[in-house]
Amino acid sequence: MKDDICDTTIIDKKSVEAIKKAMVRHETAERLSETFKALGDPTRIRIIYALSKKELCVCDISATLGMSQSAVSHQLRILRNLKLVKFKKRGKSVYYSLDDEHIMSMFEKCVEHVSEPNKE
Amino acid sequence: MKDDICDTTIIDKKSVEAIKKAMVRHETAERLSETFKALGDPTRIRIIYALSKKELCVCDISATLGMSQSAVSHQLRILRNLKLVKFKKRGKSVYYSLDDEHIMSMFEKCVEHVSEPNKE
DNA sequence: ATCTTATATGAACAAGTGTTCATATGTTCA
DNA sequence: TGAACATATGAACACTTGTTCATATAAGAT
Repeated sequence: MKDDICDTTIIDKKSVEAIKKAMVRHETAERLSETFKALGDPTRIRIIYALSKKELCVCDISATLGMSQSAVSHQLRILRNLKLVKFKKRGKSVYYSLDDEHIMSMFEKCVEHVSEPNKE
Repeated sequence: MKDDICDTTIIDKKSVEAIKKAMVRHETAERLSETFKALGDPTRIRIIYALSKKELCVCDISATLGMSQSAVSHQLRILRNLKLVKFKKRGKSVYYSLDDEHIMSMFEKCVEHVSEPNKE
């Protein structure tokens, strides 16, 4: 009944044991959640969306979103750290683009999910 | 140069105007980011993963994760609100399962992304 | 009815987040 | 070299988030 730290009642012991064994590692869950978290902000969603249309420099992203260069730059760092966007320098400017095709796939799946007819 | 609230320099005016017009609505960005945010926590990732294996009641989720029933219940509410999980009552228990196939697609795309060989 | 079990929820608090402001870094051009 | 420009970053602050604890709700069992 209490073969772990937690003293919760277990109803389907067999399933619990099986799933516990197959469970995703804490470290992996952390890594995945960080990536989702990076997409979990409206400003960053709008940046991702803009970059899905075209590679853009920081000041043009700012102009597109109508936000300060500083705010955008801070957000770009987060996206950069999670490898959601990549960048290359060209003169004084830094051009950002989406890192790989998984990002847009996730984005599209999410759009499909929130567009489900039975969702309010 | 300043045809909006923001006084940022614009380098590629044509692209900025075009993308601004095509830009995702604030409301939509908010909705999408909320869904991603719901997946942006290791505990909720582990709940989603467990439920991808099998429909489970709350106490079995608690036991599987080794977390308190209260903590799990609070997290389930968030997943419920975003329609990421659905539930049905059976006796005293409430059984949770994934709401639709988009969730696992997003999950899998995310796994692919973080597993890219060029990511550290 | 009363007791136990399963789940949900409100309050509280530490920890984390996103923006602004000021400033630093780095590049181009005169 | 120095001025102007494009971007990055540190500090600060209001706001949000995830857990714990205590308790409420609700269903089955005695």
